[in-house]
Amino acid sequence: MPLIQEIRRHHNLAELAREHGFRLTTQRRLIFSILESASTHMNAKEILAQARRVDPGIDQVTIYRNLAVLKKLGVVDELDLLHLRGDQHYYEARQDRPHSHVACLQCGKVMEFSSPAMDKISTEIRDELGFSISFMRVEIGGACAECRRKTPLTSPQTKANQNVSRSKKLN
Amino acid sequence: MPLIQEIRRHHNLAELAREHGFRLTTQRRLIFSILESASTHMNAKEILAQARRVDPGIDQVTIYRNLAVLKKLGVVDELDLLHLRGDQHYYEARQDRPHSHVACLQCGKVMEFSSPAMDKISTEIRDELGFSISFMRVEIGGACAECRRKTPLTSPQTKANQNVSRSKKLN
DNA sequence: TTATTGTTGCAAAAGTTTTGCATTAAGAAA
DNA sequence: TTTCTTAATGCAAAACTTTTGCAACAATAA
Ligand SMILES: [Mn+2]
Ligand SMILES: [Mn+2]
Ligand SMILES: [Zn+2]
Ligand SMILES: [Zn+2]
Repeated sequence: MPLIQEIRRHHNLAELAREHGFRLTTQRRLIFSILESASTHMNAKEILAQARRVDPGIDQVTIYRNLAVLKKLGVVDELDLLHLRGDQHYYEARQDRPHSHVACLQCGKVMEFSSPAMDKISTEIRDELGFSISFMRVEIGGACAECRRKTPLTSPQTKANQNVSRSKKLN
Repeated sequence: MPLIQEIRRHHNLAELAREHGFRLTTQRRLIFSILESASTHMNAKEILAQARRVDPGIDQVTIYRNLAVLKKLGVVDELDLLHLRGDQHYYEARQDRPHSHVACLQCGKVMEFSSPAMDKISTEIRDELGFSISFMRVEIGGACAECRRKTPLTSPQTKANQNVSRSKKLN
């Protein structure tokens, strides 16, 4: 882990916070560092669990309040990820370049995908609508290559189309 | 309202439902027709309210269950719209062409924007990842042209940066 | 018309996020 | 360093949205 980048990152957060009148509490720093080093997209519950391994007394409300602050500072992005599991949202430290999230509705895997077409869209919206973009989400749902090979899930509902031939499988 | 299209649409829903073993109840038809003729994106609560003007006895759980069915049938899309108001999601009848949703976080206005770049992205993901796309969301948050002219909202939080000069306005 | 079973409505439960408030602690000023 | 201001935290309760269980109902096909 390159030290210089570490330092620069923290410097940015500290400076950003100060500029906006936010204090740099240990909890805030902890939550941000968790997201910075996360290898997956985490929801509030997961962030809380991991934060408690360092600060057992931290409360969930502190997670929520700080996620709101970190979003405002633009250092954390909130994702819907199609609510893959439950009703929560997911969070990630803001990346250098925007990327789309491709979620497999069968196995739950989430892939990231970068494309110049994303910049194209944001440029168009800025130029044609005069809109000032704060953030952008591209979220895609479907079936990954791996799952497509395996049996397509029964996706629908009750008994009707489980073994009735005219009932097509959905997805 | 062109009758031919009306008929074709309903025919599609009836056929789709039958193919998948779903029944075409009056409630289901009502909910779909509400979304079909809606001029705005509606959340479950709003759909319920409007449905009750026709069927006062309809329950919210019927709204939720049917939105799930209509989504599975691919005739309704669920949107996050950055949770502009509260924690709900929004729904719209599936359109002919995919479009992105541009939401102003200040006035709450939601604009729709179509671009070939969206198709570009989905094509890339299909070809490069071997991913089968069921649906795609592009959601953008920021400030609309109109709001940019007016005073930028204080967006942040407490008293600190309300009148302290070094505190920049966020968005 | 009858049989089957998907669907509805009601009520309760579950899951997630927010609010109120006293206490603590970050950061600026003295 | 010490003092002072007030943003931030933790705890508990509340608010909100969505889901589940189940008996009664109604859409389809036989
Ligand atoms: Mn990501
Ligand atoms: Mn969402
Ligand atoms: Zn998969
Ligand atoms: Zn606006």
